[in-house]
Amino acid sequence: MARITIEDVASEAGVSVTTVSHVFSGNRPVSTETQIIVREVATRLGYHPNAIAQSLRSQRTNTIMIVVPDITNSFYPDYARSLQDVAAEAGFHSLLCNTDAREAEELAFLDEAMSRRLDGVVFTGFRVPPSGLEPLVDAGIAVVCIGSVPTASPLDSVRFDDRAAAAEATGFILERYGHRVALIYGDEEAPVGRERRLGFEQACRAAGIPREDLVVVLEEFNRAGGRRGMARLLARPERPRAVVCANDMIALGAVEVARDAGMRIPEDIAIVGHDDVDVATVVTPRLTTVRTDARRLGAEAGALLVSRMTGAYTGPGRHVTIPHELIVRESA
Amino acid sequence: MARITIEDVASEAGVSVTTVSHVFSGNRPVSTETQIIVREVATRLGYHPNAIAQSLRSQRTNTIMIVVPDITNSFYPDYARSLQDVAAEAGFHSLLCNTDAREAEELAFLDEAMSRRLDGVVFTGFRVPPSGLEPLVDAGIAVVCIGSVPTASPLDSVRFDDRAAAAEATGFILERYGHRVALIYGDEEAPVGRERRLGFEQACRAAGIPREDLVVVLEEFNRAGGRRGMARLLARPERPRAVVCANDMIALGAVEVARDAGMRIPEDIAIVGHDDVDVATVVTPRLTTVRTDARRLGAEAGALLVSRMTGAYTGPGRHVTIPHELIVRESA
DNA sequence: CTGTTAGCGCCTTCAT
DNA sequence: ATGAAGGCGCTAACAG
Repeated sequence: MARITIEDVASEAGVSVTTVSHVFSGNRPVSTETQIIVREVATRLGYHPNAIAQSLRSQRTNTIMIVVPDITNSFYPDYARSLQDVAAEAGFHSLLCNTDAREAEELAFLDEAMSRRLDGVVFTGFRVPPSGLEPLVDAGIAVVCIGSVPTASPLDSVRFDDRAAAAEATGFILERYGHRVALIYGDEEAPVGRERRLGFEQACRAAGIPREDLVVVLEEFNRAGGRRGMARLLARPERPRAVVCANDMIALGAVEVARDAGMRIPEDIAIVGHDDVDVATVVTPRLTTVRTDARRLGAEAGALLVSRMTGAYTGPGRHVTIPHELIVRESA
Repeated sequence: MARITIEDVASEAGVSVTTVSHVFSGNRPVSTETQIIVREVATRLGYHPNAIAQSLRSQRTNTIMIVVPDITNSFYPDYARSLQDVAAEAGFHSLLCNTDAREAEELAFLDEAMSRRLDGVVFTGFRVPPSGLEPLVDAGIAVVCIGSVPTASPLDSVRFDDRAAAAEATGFILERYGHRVALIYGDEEAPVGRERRLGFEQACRAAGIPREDLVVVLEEFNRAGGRRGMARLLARPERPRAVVCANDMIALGAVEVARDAGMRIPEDIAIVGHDDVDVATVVTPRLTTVRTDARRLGAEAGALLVSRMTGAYTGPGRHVTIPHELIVRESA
């Protein structure tokens, strides 16, 4: 139970703590002979360097935090994994944190990152705006914001052009299935939610659909939200001919309800999603959707973050927009 | 950039560091007046207690580690979330760690847990056996092992009876579709993989199928593995009438390939999965599967872990088996 | 190539 | 109700 310290190893090996420290860090040459003895003693005693003490002393934790709104939407595990790979490559561990898109959780994790003196944070905020990240930057933490930030922001950011993507999907639908379209989206306050709605409206406006004819229902960014949304749409006197869903989880739920109602997709009702998560090709019919590549998002964010943490880059905020792509499958 | 310390707050507020410390910890009465001043100064200066220093001193990190083999299998996010909820309730943060079922990663995370002096670990090991967790216990870390452990093990454990579950699923298939069955499983070395294969074989034996007639293909525990597995089965001279898949991800891939080959499910080929992940009801036909409740697994594991960490329980290892349930839907 | 020593920021006796 | 001071385990000057 008593933890073995560097001192125990040093005295048992008959050397100074400095030497033991350097055997492990490799920051200074140590004679091969001494190395062997120290390592032998360390394993025999079961010594594990105390990372807490190391961090306190060195001011580095070698750890980053990845904050996501919903770990059960497979977009985020995919994203997080590729981000972790990049971080691990550079020697950083990562904490994966789930906020459920709640402001309190988002703030708590940012606070946590400050308290633990983490080296970096990649933040997907649904409630806290980019400006909420600036205290971290002031504290010397590398920060990458997923989503749009003001052009002058000191923060690095990676985003998709969600508005354009939604407009593109909507335009496609409009052209193929006419003007009787509807939107199910998931979160009015979250940037993705808002942007995708704006994109939908923009495309409708461009097609000459009067504002008051717009059918838009607000639910949640998950399958249950999609079910409820589609149920609401089908309960309307005039059913839509096509439905744009603000993400694939919503689309999954929408497909489910439409099929259970005996409708054929896309013959009776067409459905388009966003993200192109893995399940998009599991459902029948396979989802037509806008791919926003999760892996690429993670990789880009990881690269920006690492370059900050290693000091390879120290300039003003860099802003990356990753291209999206409409993937036409069977649902529309 | 210069981090604010407790000392900065103390001097600015005109009190001792001791007092500031107690204002935040609440471990000792502090006059209301002083409290107000200290808190005001702290927020004004942007003081965040240094969790690293706190941990070094107090020997507690208030953090647990959740180790999973594959974060992209939605069973694990579901599990992890409910575990996190239990842990958070008790005031613990959690690190979610993904091993990709690689031994090196599993060992690295255990090492990491030791080094960071974490308070608890919940480990789902595909390579490292339960005995590999004992050093953590010796170091005073609370440990819960997901899966079977030797009865005399000091470790707490939570598991499903995977062998019985697979036998049950197989028995159901055998009775309904006759003896021409096959198994696609995902990992010979991992306990779940082995147990589910044994359960399959046990049920086949009980039905009087000779050992040499058993059709068993080994792939990976994911959708691609299911695709390859089904392709191999369909390439055989005598195609199976029914296929048991060692988890739902495999089943998803299997369904995909069977459908693409123009087969009707379950009329031409029946398919049964394991786990009952959320996607099991997305695919057409909806999967018949054995439910091993991920949320419940997380909740039970969390409860055991927390009781150890708080000292509410200090006895020998407790071993929980969670019941499974065959869910008959459309695929078999 | 190796050793001595001063903190990193905080909590916690002990003292008042 | 408040302070002073030691030490948690380690790294990085500084000193040979």
